Amino acid sequence: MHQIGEVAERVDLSLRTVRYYEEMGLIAPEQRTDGGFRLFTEETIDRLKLIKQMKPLGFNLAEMRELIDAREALRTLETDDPGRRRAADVLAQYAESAGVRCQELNEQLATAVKLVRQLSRESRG
Amino acid sequence: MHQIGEVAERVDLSLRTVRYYEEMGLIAPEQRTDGGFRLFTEETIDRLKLIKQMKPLGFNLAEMRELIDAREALRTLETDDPGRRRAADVLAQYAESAGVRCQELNEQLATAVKLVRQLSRESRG
DNA sequence: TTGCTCCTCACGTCACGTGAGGTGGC
DNA sequence: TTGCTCCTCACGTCACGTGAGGTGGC
Repeated sequence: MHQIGEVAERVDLSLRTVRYYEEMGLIAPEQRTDGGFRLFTEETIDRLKLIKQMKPLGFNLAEMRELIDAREALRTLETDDPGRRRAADVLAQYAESAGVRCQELNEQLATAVKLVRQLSRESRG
Repeated sequence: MHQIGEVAERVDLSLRTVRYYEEMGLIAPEQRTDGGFRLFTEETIDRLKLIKQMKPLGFNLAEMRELIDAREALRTLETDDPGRRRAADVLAQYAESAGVRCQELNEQLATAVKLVRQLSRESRG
């Protein structure tokens, strides 16, 4: 069980961001100390890493939550649970959408690289 | 001379965004009609394209303005103007900083691509 | 007991989105 | 004259940043 400071440092996010993600329902502390300190499990770290890695793709936090929930459902629900099917569909949709965004971002990056080279040339006269 | 709607459509930005960039000093209409309609030159289009292409690199609008101003100064000031030297330095700084951000974004994108493939696999069981 | 870590408000910020109500131009 | 385009407020939103004032835990 990890306090918020340790969690934030390990995933390189601010305390505020971790609390905000909790407020938005993306993560939740497993429990609290008597004094009210949040205690997170290793799974929270995994979630936060996922969120951080997906961030450049431009999903909002509600979408992130849906994605994470679907993944979680797929991992925890029994094979015969009908919810698994829906979770798999949702996850597949997000994977596809994310793939498209990867391509778009890749193109934008290529454009930016060219532009930056141009600016560099201009600065040298 | 182009009205805001034409400008916005050509660079694929909202009217609000174009007006906001004007408010922040990134662009300015060459003149207004008697009725108050903004009239922009082709140069505004160039600036907006530059801003849009740099956006994925995460500079804020104040930085964008400084970059654009430096580029403009380099283009318009005479060779013997001492301001040219400073403008060239500023532009070089931004070009370098932008280059670093391109690399970082490239790495983040590679990580995201792997993650998306993983999610896609998970969704197919 | 002393720091360092954490807590909850709650207001601020950045880059816009979104009407509300009104006027301009082919 | 009729649409379509534009105008200026001005409040709303998203994802946090940043104190203010107070308490917890080794």
